[in-house]
Amino acid sequence: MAALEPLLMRVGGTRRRVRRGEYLFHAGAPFHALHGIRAGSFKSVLLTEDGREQVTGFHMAGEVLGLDSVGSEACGGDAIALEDSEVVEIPFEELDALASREPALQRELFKLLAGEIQRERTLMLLLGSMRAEERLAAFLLNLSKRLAARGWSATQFLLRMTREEIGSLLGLKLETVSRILSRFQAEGLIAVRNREITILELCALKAVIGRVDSRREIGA
Amino acid sequence: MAALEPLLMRVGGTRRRVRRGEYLFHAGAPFHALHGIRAGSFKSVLLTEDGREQVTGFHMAGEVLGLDSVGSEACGGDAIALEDSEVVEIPFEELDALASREPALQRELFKLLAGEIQRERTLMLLLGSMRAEERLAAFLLNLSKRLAARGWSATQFLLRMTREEIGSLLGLKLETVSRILSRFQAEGLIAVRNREITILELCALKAVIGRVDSRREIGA
DNA sequence: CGGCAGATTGACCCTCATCAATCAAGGTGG
DNA sequence: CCACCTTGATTGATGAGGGTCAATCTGCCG
Repeated sequence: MAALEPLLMRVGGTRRRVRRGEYLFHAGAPFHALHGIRAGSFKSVLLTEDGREQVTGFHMAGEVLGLDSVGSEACGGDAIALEDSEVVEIPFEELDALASREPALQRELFKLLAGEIQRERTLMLLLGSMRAEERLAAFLLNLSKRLAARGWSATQFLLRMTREEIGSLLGLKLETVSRILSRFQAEGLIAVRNREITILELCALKAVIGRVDSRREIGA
Repeated sequence: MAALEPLLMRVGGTRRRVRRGEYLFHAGAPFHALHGIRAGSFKSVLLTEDGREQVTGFHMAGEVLGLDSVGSEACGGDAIALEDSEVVEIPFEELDALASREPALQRELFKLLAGEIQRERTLMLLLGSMRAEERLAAFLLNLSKRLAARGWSATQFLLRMTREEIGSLLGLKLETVSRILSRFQAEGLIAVRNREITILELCALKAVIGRVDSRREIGA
């Protein structure tokens, strides 16, 4: 989520290329740097002792990865490239030291962390209180907004992740994701062709969040 | 979650009493302080523009409230006392300034924030991938662990919140919470009497997390 | 061309939400 | 002190939403 702010760039050092499917870092690896995404996209994955695995977020160019590990010794989860990507490593030691001398940077770091908390909180709310349809709508709208904020089209874009990964993030099975995308298409809200999404009725899509049931309403 | 660390106490100033049902702070109110809980307990509540409401956490003596608002202008949610309680206000302005001069404090603040992210992440995993039974088990075990960490009994305690509030946190309806507590009792895992919980079979309760189905297994 | 990962769609069934009745506990006022 | 009311909890009946299993389809890459 968090944007790659100018202040952070001051510290930003070495670049690194990561190819589709490769790990940027592993859970448990020593934490030593934040990563600003210059190009491409990633997923964050968490896995529990009992073998459960869950996607905790998707991240695109302009966002910062690794915030959840600040203050820890080790990385809290895996980060995996969804396509060929490039990042800048921002050594946390440096950043930490610089932040001590530079209140503005310190405040910015707090803001980034708070943003991360905010992001997870939104997801909690989604997982705790929304139905499948609403989750998908919220997901698409969120993607749309973030892409637009980086200068891309808000209404037409490519999903960099599989239906299964989307499902994992949203607490749904891949079949459910697929079905609901089809339903949205049948309702004329979006057009789906493989991973290409076109939002046709933005307002109607927003209205999905909160509606009780799509089919037995007044209509038809 | 986060413990009330010694360093924070240096800054801690004025005390404040909050009675059961009263707000410690409101969503949207200007954020100016963290709150260390000295006695009692609270719930954090979030409500969305479309009127949804969700409990995002329960907090007990020794934990810090308001971390999610660090770096923001305004409080991100409501905090409401579950019983008569007492807190110490830790003015964030002071804390922030002091952190600049004191690397150890800065690092501690980062740790607290990271802990908050960790806490929410655990909840995300729970909401995204666990069934109702597992959620309840995880909830009880989490409470047990936190109480034990503060010197209370790990096996016998009082729930300070209603079934509905538990359900809200776990993404379940209050009836489901009630039913599953009854089921746990019938299975001999716990004893329930109103809000008093006694954990009878800790290992078995842990084993609930991960088991596929309780009733149509081999047995009977 | 074949093989494979990912996506779609259908049929069935389980978990949990919903609606509703009953019960227990606690507080209040007479 | 007891009757009354309110709030919270328990339990049952029923059904919908979404999970599971499985077949088929599509696009892509070797």
